[in-house]
Amino acid sequence: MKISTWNVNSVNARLEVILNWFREERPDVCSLQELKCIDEKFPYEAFEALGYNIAVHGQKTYNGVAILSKYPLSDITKGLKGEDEDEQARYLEAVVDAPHPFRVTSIYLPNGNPLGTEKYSYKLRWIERLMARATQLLVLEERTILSGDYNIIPEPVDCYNPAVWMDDALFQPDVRAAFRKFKNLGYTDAFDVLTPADNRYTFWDYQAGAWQKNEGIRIDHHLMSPQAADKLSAFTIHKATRGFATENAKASDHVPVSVEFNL
DNA sequence: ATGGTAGACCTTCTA
Repeated sequence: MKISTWNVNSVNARLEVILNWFREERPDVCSLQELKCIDEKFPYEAFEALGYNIAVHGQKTYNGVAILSKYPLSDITKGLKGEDEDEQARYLEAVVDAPHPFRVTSIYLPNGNPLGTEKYSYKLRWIERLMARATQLLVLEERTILSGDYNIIPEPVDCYNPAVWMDDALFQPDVRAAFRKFKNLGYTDAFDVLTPADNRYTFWDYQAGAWQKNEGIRIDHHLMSPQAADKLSAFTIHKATRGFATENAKASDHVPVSVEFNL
């Protein structure tokens, strides 16, 4: 059972390279972030043709998350509780009805830049709302994988030059502490169990030749409940996709990250 | 010297 997460930075602008990757890797389940479209403009047919069931929580221009699954999806939840006026589409959760069912998410945690603004306080509030949901889910004792773009650099080693990120919302002490708290609650970062030897970055900025210089950061994560962590068999960062482009579509600034389970 | 890239889409915002 292969479960992937990928911030695609516009599902429609990126469709050709996304489909190429899906045909190559054939994930059983894949969470997508930054769709940048409303539900009606999601390219359902293209993914249905590859055999996927689809749940979408879209938004015009910004954000937007989806879950694609070769198995039926049930118990679909859009958005996090705790802030009624929040209209940003950043959270989607569903149960994958496989022979051994499990629960997955598509998380697009707020970026939070610049510091000292409402954007940063929104990020902190959003983390607390996610923490509340994560705590509820642990009680269920299910196989749960909290997958997505967390916009959190967990440790100094997870960015090419920590000094550059000191004043960035992705690398603040309280944000990093929150990521540790998810782990202290009982979730396991798949990266920590099967750390790749060659590369740990999941994002390379479009600007300043970051990809060419390998100046990346690790911000896309799979946090597993104990019941899921027990079954983990593989962890892969699909680094090469950062360099893949076609005539019609450029690469996303994020690459897919996959976990596999013996289910 | 305050640059650079990408996407949605109306003019600037977000990342």
